[in-house]
Amino acid sequence: MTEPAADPLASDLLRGHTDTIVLSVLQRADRYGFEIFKAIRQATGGAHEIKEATLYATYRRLQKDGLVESYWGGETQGGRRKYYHVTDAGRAVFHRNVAAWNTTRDIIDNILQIGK
Amino acid sequence: MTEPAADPLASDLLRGHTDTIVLSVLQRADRYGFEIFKAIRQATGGAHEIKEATLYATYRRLQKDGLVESYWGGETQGGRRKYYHVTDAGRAVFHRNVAAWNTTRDIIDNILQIGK
DNA sequence: ATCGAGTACTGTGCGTGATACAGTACTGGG
DNA sequence: CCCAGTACTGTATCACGCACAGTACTCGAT
Repeated sequence: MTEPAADPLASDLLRGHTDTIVLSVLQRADRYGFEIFKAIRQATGGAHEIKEATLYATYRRLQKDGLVESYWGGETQGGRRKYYHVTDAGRAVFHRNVAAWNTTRDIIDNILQIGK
Repeated sequence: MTEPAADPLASDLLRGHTDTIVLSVLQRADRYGFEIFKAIRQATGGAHEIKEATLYATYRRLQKDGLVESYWGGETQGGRRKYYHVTDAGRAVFHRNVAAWNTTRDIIDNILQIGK
């Protein structure tokens, strides 16, 4: 790539949303770690990546909290792939987090309008 | 109030937005610290507070970075009041942060839609 | 054949921001 | 007279995201 392109998505703005984002990606189907990484990178139009280190730490945390389960899957190329599957608890947390996000978004939108 | 009411606005969701929120509140007029605190608490409908300690730390950071200036004002009741005033640099950062927020919000909204 | 780039995962250590907790000082109402 | 509210300050802690580093495999180009 030619440019890092003045990343508008600062790390701290992502903070706290990473779990929800990962759970969201896993909602439709099981996916392996690197796939989730690529899916998120693509969803931002390549404008931003959540760093691998961040994501793999997130997977560990989600698993520790029982929100996802993992299993080794058939590797076609490259390294072995560890797949993640959302548990019922994970689904519940996801829905709660989405609700929290909606609330937060509206509140911030509302406050920022004051300064206009 | 009777209830802490299962705070849906977790600290980490606010993370990184505090500076912008404070700058926003200061956009219209100079305000003193505790006033900003109350303004934010009210803007969230009392559902959430950004903690005093967090805000005062934010004021210090903003001042250190030259985004706000402070001066002691006439105290009518309670303790002395330190007023904050946005600098031109602060205004510039505020506008950039609002733009960043809009981008971030849309990206997160977009990703979370995947899991629907 | 071998070298680098891409795929795929793991681990350590650091910086930053939000908070808990604690403390100072003044004022007005019960 | 004391407590609650107003108003500000400081210290220590914790979690998250990231930089950086490393392992291991595969495929295409040289």
